[in-house]
Amino acid sequence: MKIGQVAETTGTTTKTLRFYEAEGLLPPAGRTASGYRDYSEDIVGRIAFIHRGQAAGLTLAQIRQILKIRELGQTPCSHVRDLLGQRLTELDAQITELLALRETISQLSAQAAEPEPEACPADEVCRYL
Amino acid sequence: MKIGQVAETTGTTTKTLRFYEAEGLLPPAGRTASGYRDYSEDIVGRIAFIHRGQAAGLTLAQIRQILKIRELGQTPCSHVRDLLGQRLTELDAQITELLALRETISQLSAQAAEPEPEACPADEVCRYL
DNA sequence: ATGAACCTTCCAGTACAGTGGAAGGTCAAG
DNA sequence: CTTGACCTTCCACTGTACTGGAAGGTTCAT
Repeated sequence: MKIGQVAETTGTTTKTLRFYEAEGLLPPAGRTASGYRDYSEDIVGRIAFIHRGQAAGLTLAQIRQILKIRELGQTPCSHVRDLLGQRLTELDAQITELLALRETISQLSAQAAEPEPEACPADEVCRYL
Repeated sequence: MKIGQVAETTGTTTKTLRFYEAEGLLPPAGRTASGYRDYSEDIVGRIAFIHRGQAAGLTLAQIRQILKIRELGQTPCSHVRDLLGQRLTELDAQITELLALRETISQLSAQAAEPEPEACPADEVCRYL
């Protein structure tokens, strides 16, 4: 399989595949006599795993960690459990923050909707903020 | 007022103030004979405005837009209304997305909590993802 | 007069996940 | 034999909001 085909079947780009390889997320690809990358079929599963990790909100650095552990022949289970738990905590914090922000903006927006455009004081930048 | 004092009263750093000036968020400061920045008192209000804009989740680019409109002598009211409305829409989308992600992670996490560490198949990277 | 504490400019780097483009090599079809 | 589609490397850039540090000038107290 050459790189364009892998890109197509996995829904990425050749650029991204080379980037992943350079970043250590994919093993160095085999090469043809002329230097073209020559992938075996199982690269597809690995890329799919990366995508699932991303869909779970993990960073490429975290995904790389999991992959490295697996490469060392160990089962990354407990590490993954930790990462998922951590991610859950982060998500909750993030959601709470966004909801608070939504409240703030919502109120500002409601004030800004009142039709008194002339009331803007000249010495302030904007009475809505 | 010199830069250190402005930084202190506004809760920023001198670095940030110079950065804001370079980015066009603050007008070029006056200078003393020896080249030190010499601010008038009203800079404090302007910086506070920038902070309120940030607290509302606006980017520096958006805040700069509002400031520019105001500098042209116009009232930026309708623009601010648009920005706030837009921001509200974005926030809602973002919150929805995060809640969905939370659901996904929550399920994965629950699966990963089950005590079957040996069940990990050797040919997959991790059965939890 | 000297040392600390301030100020100046400019360049470079941070994190994140890629993307863009130049310069050149390779492969298959017509 | 040449054209077009593909592949290679390498370097630089995107956006966001700063931050770090070097090299040098100024101000003030002792």
